[in-house]
Amino acid sequence: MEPVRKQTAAQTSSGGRPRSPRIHQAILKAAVDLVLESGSRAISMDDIAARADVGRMTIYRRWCNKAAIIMDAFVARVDPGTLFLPARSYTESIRLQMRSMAKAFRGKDGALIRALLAEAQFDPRLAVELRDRWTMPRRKMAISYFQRGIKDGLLRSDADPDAIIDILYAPIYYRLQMGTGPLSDAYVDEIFDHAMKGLRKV
Amino acid sequence: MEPVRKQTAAQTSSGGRPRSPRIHQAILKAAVDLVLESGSRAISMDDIAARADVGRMTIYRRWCNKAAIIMDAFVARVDPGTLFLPARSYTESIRLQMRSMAKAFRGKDGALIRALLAEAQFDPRLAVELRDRWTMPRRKMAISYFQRGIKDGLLRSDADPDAIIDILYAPIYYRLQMGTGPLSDAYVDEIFDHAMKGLRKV
DNA sequence: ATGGATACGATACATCTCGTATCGCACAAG
DNA sequence: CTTGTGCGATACGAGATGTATCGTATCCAT
Repeated sequence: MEPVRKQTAAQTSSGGRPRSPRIHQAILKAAVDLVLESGSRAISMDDIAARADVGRMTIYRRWCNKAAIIMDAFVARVDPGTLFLPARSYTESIRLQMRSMAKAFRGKDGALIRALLAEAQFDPRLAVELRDRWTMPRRKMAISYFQRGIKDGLLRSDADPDAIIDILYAPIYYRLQMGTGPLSDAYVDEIFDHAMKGLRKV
Repeated sequence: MEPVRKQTAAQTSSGGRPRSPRIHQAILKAAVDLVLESGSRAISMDDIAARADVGRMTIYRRWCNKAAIIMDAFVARVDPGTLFLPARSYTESIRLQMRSMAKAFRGKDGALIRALLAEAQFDPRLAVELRDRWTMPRRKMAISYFQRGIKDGLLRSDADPDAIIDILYAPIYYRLQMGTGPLSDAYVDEIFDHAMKGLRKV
């Protein structure tokens, strides 16, 4: 299986003209702008090349398809910093993290992740990339955070961190894709509160 | 905005040769078979026409694109019967319904709904169709079921039926698309139990 | 039965997109 | 200055899309 992102030949071997980082950024910016304007399906490699004022071959030298460009652009946007910031309490920190993700999904990141998720359903290589570069890093951080909460007696001891993640975060993805309602803070709070308290009447 | 499914001209006006229902079914079957074999992106209208042993124009006369065919085929597959079957208890009936959906998603329906969900991210008309013909009918049934549970004091009175749906069912869609693990009955039970009991230690 | 209207299969066609190849020039390292 | 690669431009073939058209088939109304 060939890689989605192509090797920088000039960096691996010795001589030759190096690839321009300026062009790299121009392509990523052009791709993001066009996706937000017209949607990822409506645009072609030609469109991106024209907007970036770059030859089409220059793009194909670096990425194998549209989705790979969007993936790189998306990952470059996300803050690689801490996932859970300190708050009033352990659980409040979770709520704030959920709100922060919902806020990102309401903006440009939402349009990009929607395109990537959809495209990943058709392209197994992209699906792997999305898992490795977006989904799993965040799940790993969340798992360790939830494990601490279980250990400290703040979350139920019989809860599986993976299930906790899915219950809390899957609704955000669901609403992003289905559009059954706004991805508001009020919605996030509703999901968070009900998931914490439980749905069954005690 | 033009319709995704095209009007049966022979049925609206008077005379003329009627469209063959046999051909209709042949096209739907060919589309489903090919999607399951190769994936919806890999196949073309030509492929479907060839498999159904039908002229390409005959397909375009009825549907405007691939996704519209898959949509009709998918909706024709789903049982329009009752959503929640009686079980040992009110809440057990919810669990069984979740399991039944997960089972469907493990099979052919899973591949079809994945393709439709992905395609709907690019085609607003298809997104509306998917909402109207799949998502909303089931949400409406679930809402009325959950409202009864709230009224009967089996579910928390402060819970919003929409939020309940998302907490219980979004994880199933999430795992279907992300592939973070198997869509097993054990997983469904885990989501169901934790969502019912709540995540916070009491 | 007969004529009108439409479905159907087949074919052709223009258009678009993709991915590759190639040419000439630009640019950095040795 | 030579070598090796990046870069823009152009051409090319393959494949898909959506439309158009032709001759035949089939149903309905008269």
